[in-house]
Amino acid sequence: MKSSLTLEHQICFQLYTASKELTRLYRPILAPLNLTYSQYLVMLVLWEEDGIDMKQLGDRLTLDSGTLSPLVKRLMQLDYVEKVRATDDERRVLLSLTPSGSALREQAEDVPVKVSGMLNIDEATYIAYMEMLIDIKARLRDFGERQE
Amino acid sequence: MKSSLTLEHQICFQLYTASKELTRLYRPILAPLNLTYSQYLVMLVLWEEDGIDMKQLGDRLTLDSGTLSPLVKRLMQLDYVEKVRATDDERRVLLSLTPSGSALREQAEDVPVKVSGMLNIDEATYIAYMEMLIDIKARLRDFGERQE
DNA sequence: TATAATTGAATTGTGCACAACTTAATTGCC
DNA sequence: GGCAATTAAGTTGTGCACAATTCAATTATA
Repeated sequence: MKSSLTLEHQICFQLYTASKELTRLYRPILAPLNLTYSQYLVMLVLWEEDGIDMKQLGDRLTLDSGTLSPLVKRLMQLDYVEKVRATDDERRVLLSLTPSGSALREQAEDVPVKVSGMLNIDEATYIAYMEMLIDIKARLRDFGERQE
Repeated sequence: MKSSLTLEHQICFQLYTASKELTRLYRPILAPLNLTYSQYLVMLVLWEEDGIDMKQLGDRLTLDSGTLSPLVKRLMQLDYVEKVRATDDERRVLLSLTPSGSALREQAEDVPVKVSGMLNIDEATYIAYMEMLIDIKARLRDFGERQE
């Protein structure tokens, strides 16, 4: 099995740089929406599932409260989201879209289109690549479960 | 082309989480070497190319001096690397391994082996995945060049 | 029903990533 | 040779990622 200590032969390095470079591509596209890449991911979840709590949001994005709390605070300063404490369980904090936050969705509709165009990739390849990434994550989780 | 605003259908999200989760896998493996993941990448380059300068190191890793300068400072505090100013061009700073930095290589030899084991992946798949990631980066660069 | 254990969110501290800027050395051009 | 443009490295400031801790609310259990 691949064990050479060369940078370019390590899948971790390829993943790491590919992720960084793709994120870099998003920056100019998201700038007009006043969103960073991570904030955009949070907004994606909220457009899908308005009223989600911090815990479930963190599960979706694989982020803990240490990352999400300040990030959501910034989205509140932008007047895109609001926090409401859940009545049934006072520990939970529910996030909901403000009118501006909802309205932003329309502007965001063509973000994926722009990105696809930049990647210049056909649908079949796109799906194949996606499945491969999902498979990598599945293997990582399998290992995690074997360890329990 | 894929344009639904759903989190899981976006290749950027899959890349982002796959990269984070793989990095997470490295953490416990690198902890005994007192290295973070990014520091490990720098060491990989140095084991390959001792005496490289900051600029070329940054090109290899796609990192700028704002990231590398403090990172290398920490590697110096760990006594793994040293800085020497180049004599031919006083702007350049060359990085070289200390004896402990060189010695660390042996301990690092089985890092890729451990990771492969955790991923539980056969060589053909590993290579296919790697090529996919390289292809994504190539497409991103193609776009960058079209823009110039 | 007390109280121990667990859970959700926030805070603190460390390190990475990057934009914008500064400084000093080198190169290009007249 | 003199001066502008470029280049390498570092600094400052912002935001993300995560470990560790705190605090309050809830749940489990003796």
